[in-house]
Amino acid sequence: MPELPEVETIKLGLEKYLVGKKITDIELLDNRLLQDPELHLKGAKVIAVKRFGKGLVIDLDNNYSIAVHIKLTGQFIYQGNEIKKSPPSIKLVGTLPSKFTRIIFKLDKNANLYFNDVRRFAWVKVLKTSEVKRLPFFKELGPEPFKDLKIDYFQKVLKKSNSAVKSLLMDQKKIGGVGNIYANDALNLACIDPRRKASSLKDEEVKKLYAAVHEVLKRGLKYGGATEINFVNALGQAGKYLEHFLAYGRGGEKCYNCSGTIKKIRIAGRGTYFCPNCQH
DNA sequence: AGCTGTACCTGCAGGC
DNA sequence: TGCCTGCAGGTACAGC
Repeated sequence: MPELPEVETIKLGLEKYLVGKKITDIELLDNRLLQDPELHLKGAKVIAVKRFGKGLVIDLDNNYSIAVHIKLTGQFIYQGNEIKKSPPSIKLVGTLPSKFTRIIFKLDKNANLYFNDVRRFAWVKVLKTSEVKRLPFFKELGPEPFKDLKIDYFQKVLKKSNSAVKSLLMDQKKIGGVGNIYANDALNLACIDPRRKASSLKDEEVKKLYAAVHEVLKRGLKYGGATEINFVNALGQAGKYLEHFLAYGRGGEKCYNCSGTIKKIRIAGRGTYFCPNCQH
């Protein structure tokens, strides 16, 4: 699912191709996404692309921003004259616009930015740049790995929590950016049972988990994200982390830590994969 | 206050 | 073949 590494991968692509481009027109194919599609967008130039947790923010030169949460199936796909050698994956994207294209941002220099979303969970909001941080999602977002998630805070938040350690890792208000895939993999790497109460972890385990969270996210970034369901980068290409999952989606397969077999259970309604042999 | 369960949405896999 | 059911999951929200 799109988590920190996937959204960061999209952000890097958008930053590369969008910054300096002007939005010349908007084609809204799903009226639910924007009220007045041209307002504040037409004629504005992109000056920066940012990521906060799993959220994306495209800053414009008129003090307005486009804030986006792609949720499960949102995709940003850029097509422009400078892209010749990297065609989008037809299997994952289809011809553009596809039946799942919800917004087409027409840009200068004959470029187009397609926003696709199969399940229509994503949201797109146009608002003043200064107001972005006031959106509930951004306002309540917890510290994120590689930025301001410090070990002492991590320890404190685990100690205070009454829920399963896996649920806590995925709680965006506590920690920003970790979702189901990386929570499963981090716990496997740290040899911790996902059902454990977060507050029951010993100091040594907390440190191990903290390091494991960073390690699996680092791998996700290195492989350009995972392509479960339909994550693609800004050029419509698949990521490769799914070939490197430690536990996620590997039910019935061998654990990489030990001779055990990965088992699938449910925690708080979510598919959870772990090795009962080495994760305690 | 903080947690859990469910809704949102749609394609797809599996069963019959 | 085709219908039906259940499953996938990030967040928002109702309810405990």
